[in-house]
Amino acid sequence: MLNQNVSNTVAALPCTSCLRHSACLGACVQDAVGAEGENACITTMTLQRGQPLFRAGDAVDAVYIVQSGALKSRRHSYNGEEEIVAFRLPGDSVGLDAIGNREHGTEAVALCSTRVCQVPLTTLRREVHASPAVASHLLDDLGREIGQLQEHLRDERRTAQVRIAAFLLAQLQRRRRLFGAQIDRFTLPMTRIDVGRFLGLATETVSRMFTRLQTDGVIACEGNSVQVLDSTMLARLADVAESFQPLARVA
Amino acid sequence: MLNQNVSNTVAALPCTSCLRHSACLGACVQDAVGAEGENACITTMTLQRGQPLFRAGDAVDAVYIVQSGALKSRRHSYNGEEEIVAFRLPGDSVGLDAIGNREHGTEAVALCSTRVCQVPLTTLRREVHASPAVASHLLDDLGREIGQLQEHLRDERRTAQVRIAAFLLAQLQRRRRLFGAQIDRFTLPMTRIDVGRFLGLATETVSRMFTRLQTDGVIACEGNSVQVLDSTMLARLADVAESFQPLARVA
DNA sequence: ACGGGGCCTTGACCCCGATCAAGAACGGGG
DNA sequence: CCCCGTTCTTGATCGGGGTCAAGGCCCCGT
Repeated sequence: MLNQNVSNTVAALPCTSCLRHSACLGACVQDAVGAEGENACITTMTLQRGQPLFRAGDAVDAVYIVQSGALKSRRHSYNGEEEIVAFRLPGDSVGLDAIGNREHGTEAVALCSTRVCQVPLTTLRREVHASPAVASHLLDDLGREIGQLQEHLRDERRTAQVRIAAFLLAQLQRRRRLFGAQIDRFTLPMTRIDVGRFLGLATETVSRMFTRLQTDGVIACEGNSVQVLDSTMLARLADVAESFQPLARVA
Repeated sequence: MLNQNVSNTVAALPCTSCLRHSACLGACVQDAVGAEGENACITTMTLQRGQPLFRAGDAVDAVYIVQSGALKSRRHSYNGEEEIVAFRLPGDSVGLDAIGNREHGTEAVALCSTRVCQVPLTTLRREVHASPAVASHLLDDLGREIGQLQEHLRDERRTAQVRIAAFLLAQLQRRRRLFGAQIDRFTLPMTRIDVGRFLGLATETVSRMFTRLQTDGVIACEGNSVQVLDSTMLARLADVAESFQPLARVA
């Protein structure tokens, strides 16, 4: 039961040496501030599994970018259950959804050992005016956030199997974008419980769908390690909808 | 079957005389551009019921603000069904969800005779740099958009009755903010079909929930005109969840 | 090695809401 | 005025997935 609010601030590597430099809002801000040899505005922090980056109700004073690891953005539903709004993987911005608010409405929690870069909001605000590149990058990230939510909303109306398939496919594609073209094996940083709370499914249903995909030979998994055996089939299950051949394929 | 793409451009009233001046992104931009006596940058348009403001795939070249009437922002789900992402009422921005993209991912269609103000994107982009007020207002609107989507996502996991109750309550509160404190009667600009496609429910279910709320004495309605008889009860139904006493109240 | 607490899986049951079907009410156009 | 398409309502049926229950697994701390 990790619950400490502490987070270790460590020396930041210069943004220019970061692998994700070109797609990172923070690096963009850093460039705008000016190359003073090192990171004038960006702090790096490491979180342990279960450790919050910020909590609901905290003042909004910074935006974060995931460098490695993973987080979940969550809130509490009316009946007190955890409800996961998004998973944040390397390159993602965290905390943007609170822009325009004074307090965070969601909280971000590390799913595993995770390193994030922190960009102070004052700096971001200032550079939005000073630099068209920063403004454009910020709008892009906000647009992506909105797009993700709309996509998520669309998912909510599909069957459990389709949702799981789409989820796994998205994870796969994400890894490919991050690590290379033809990865077919990856580790899910989140539990089945988390997946359920993200997709709006009971844990048992998530589990059942995983087993079904395995018996159908679409994936193989061992714990949180997933291998996609038949990505074509996975894509078909995720997209076509209305292809409810539960287990038996039509002969 | 209205399907014309034409929209009538009419002379704009000066923003300063608009009732929603203070809360309007467009007015904010107009103020920043400078009071040249009239609206240098803002165009007003009137749409008829069924007429699109823009279509999915259209180039993103402006943001709109609803002056009167109502629209729906929609997209197509994978199986081709209409899926409603948001309803836009007076004061709402339309098209912001495409910021950061080159093409609209959703399309906006008028639900009734509707007047909107158009703010060209080039102007908006320029003023974001020039004016802190505009930048701040834009971020606020984007934050609101994100907040709405997150809220919508939360709704999707509740029972039909709760969703309908929450929807009606939101509509009521919205009218009160627009028109005055103690309104209890309003007209829904959208059909039951639209409500269903917004909430992810079958039309029949929407209809049944409306009847249930009526027989329970929570609302009275006649066509699209809704009167809230017991707003306390409505709020209770919308919030508390887990209060599934389908029809029979516990004695 | 042992105990305990998460996490995962599988089975059985049942309820909410989708779907199918049919009719009523409404509204606009000829 | 009637006709016809759309919307709304109500009933009947069925199945996807939530819920409850039980057991196995894994990891961690002692």
